[in-house]
Amino acid sequence: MKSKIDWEEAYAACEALTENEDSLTRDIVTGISEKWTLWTLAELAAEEAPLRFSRIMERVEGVSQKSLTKVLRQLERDGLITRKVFAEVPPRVEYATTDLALEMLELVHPLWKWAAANVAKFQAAQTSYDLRQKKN
Amino acid sequence: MKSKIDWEEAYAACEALTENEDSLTRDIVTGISEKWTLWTLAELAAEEAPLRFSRIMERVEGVSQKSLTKVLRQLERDGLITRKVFAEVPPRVEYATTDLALEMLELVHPLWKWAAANVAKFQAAQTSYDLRQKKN
DNA sequence: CAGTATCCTCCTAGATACTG
DNA sequence: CAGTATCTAGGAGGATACTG
Repeated sequence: MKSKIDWEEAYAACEALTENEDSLTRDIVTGISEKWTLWTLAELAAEEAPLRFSRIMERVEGVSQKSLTKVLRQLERDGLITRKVFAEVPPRVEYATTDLALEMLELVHPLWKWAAANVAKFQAAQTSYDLRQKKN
Repeated sequence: MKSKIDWEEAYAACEALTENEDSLTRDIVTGISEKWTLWTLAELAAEEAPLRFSRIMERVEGVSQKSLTKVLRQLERDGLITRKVFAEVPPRVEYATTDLALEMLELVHPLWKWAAANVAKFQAAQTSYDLRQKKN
């Protein structure tokens, strides 16, 4: 099998970025793998309506307040979600995805589906690898 | 803008996985963001031929021996690269991408291109966010 | 309700030195 | 050449307690 990607073009595109832009690009891509980021985004996108902090915490099972706060701040700073504070008592804060986030999710989704569809291959590869290591 | 993703189907697909499979799926997806993983894979895929350890180290600028070794071991275990040892002195070890890795790269590539294309938006979002924080 | 603040532990990853 | 071994600093992220 041959790579269908035009690597020359891809590398040229990378070279065209300033160091700062390159670093930011990397941060955006690698941001999807911070532990709760994708899950949080997915819940907001699936809802198709703003969600309050506590509703998100319920849906993203296992996340701590501290981690969720951090994730939401980062997503807000990256322009992937909006945060709206209502001047009420008790306070109400609503989060919602931006169009930028929906674009990104549409690109991440195929990757996730592919990984899930091929999970048996990964398990087989790992089992085979672990066996080879044991022998030696 | 409305999400084009069928979230019901997506969540159902997740539910269908065992806990182990789900965790492995996550590991594969998040693996792309470990610091040197994608770069290493890209160099091997772009070469379209096996590369020796030292050639990879030259191309992946800045990676340490230890980190590269770890990345290569993980990729090998996940079935994304092959490792071939030649019984020679001095030793020769050649690494190459598998078809599974090329499939994955074809899904990761659009995401990377999108991030690079939208880097200006992310910079603008961050600048705007940082300004808002300063005011308060 | 929606967070901060503090403490703590594990993991990542670099630097350096050594080896079959 | 292609690693392994050891030490270390820094960050991620959980638990818990407190607050406007």
